Amino acid sequence: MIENLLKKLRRRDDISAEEEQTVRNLVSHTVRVAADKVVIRAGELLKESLIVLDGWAARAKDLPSGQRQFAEIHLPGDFTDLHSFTLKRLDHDIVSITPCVLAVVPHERLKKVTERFPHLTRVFWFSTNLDAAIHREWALSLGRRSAIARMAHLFCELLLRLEVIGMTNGHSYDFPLTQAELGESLGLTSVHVNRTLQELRRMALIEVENRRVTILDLDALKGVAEFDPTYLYLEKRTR
Amino acid sequence: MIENLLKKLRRRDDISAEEEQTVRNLVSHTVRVAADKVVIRAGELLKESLIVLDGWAARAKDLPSGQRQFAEIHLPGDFTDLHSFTLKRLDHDIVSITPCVLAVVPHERLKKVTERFPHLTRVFWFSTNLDAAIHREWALSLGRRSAIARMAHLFCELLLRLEVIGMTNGHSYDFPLTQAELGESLGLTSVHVNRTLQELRRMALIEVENRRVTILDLDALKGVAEFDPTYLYLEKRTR
DNA sequence: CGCGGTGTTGAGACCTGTCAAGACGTGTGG
DNA sequence: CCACACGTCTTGACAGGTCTCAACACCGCG
Repeated sequence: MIENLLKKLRRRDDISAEEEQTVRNLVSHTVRVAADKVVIRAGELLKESLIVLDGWAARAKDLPSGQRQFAEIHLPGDFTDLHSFTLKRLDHDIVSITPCVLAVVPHERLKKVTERFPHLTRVFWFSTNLDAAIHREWALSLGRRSAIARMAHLFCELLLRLEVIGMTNGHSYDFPLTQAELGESLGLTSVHVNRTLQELRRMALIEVENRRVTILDLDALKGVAEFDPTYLYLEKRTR
Repeated sequence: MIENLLKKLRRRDDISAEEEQTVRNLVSHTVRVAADKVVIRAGELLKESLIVLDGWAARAKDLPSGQRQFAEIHLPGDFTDLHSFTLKRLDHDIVSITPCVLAVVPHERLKKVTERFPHLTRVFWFSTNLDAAIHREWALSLGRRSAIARMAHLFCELLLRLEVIGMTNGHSYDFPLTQAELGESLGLTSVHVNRTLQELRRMALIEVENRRVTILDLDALKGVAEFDPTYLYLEKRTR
């Protein structure tokens, strides 16, 4: 299951056999959580980071007034909170969207990586910088894209990220979010998500049924989204 | 002027004398740029990172349609693109808001830091994670806060960040952004920025004149913004 | 069989954008 | 020293995208 993390890293850089073993040895144990749980609460002092082995999760920020905004959706192979290694506590919750299997990585072991494996350190550092790039792209969406463009953009992003870990079938993939959760990702109400989704269907760009998305016209969807994949840093390069 | 970077780092962790010297030796030279210039263009292959020694800059993302969104505002002491060390190219422009003096840090020297100074590496890693936390908070603003709350939030954020480097005078600070640039930060048009600014003035929360902001009622401003400073990670903690 | 979560639809309100025009102010060249 | 030009700020009228509130349909599951 940690394979997905390795796929993600190897897509961007070379990982030696020794580094791979180091990555595997990071995990102290795994845990399971049900869907719709707060896995990590904002503000808690943390001594370990988590890797999604199976399931979908998200970084969720709450306003006292009750509004909630996702900052990133996590797929298998993602660290949900590698950044907690240096931050020590999070400014957001980690929530499970589906039931999840998570690998637990003690910060003590990450510290050893920074002391002994400079290249692997840079690879992990890159990984948190990739999260930040996704945050920026979402900020651009939230600030400047229309509802329909935002939604189209998210479907494009997820297609590419799921392709990296082999979880797509052509232009189709499982999509477990409710419309309310989609709204929390896109800064929209669930009512407007519903209408926007219908609009994308009416335009024959996507199909959604049974918690599965099929992109019918990827080029057109990218056009609506003004999608440019460079923020996902999908090319391999020595870090 | 690199002092501001050290202030920022020391606010969050202890920096030894040796590390301080290492930080100082990172800088190969300095450059000056005029206001309103693209300092780094998205997509360029980069071999060095920049530190703002003097002036204000921003991370700006553009849409093909011409819309622009800032993802973060950079103050003296900020790395504008420490993340380019691992990303190698940026998904956004770095633009100068005012005339700037910038310190150039070759990536080769940062690589040596990762090989020889694990704690300083973690401090720098933290710094990029702090940028990501700011991106997340901005995403929350853009997704869920009203125009007036967003604006109030930005003024609160800048007050705290400027306090770290000693660039405030009470609750007052120089604020060089035009209303159009403020709109690019907040995901608003300049017209609506103008009206929102008037509303904050009418509520007697802030005063703006001569490119200087004075916060008249910080508690009320924080209330409007639903401001919670924990995302700025202002407490000192060993990383 | 009923229930809670999810999805759908409608009507109306409101926040923010668009377009357009003019005021202000500051630096520059004649 | 004046005139002008340009960027910036301000204002008004109107459009439109998204939200709110409410009701109802659907459906899987206990």
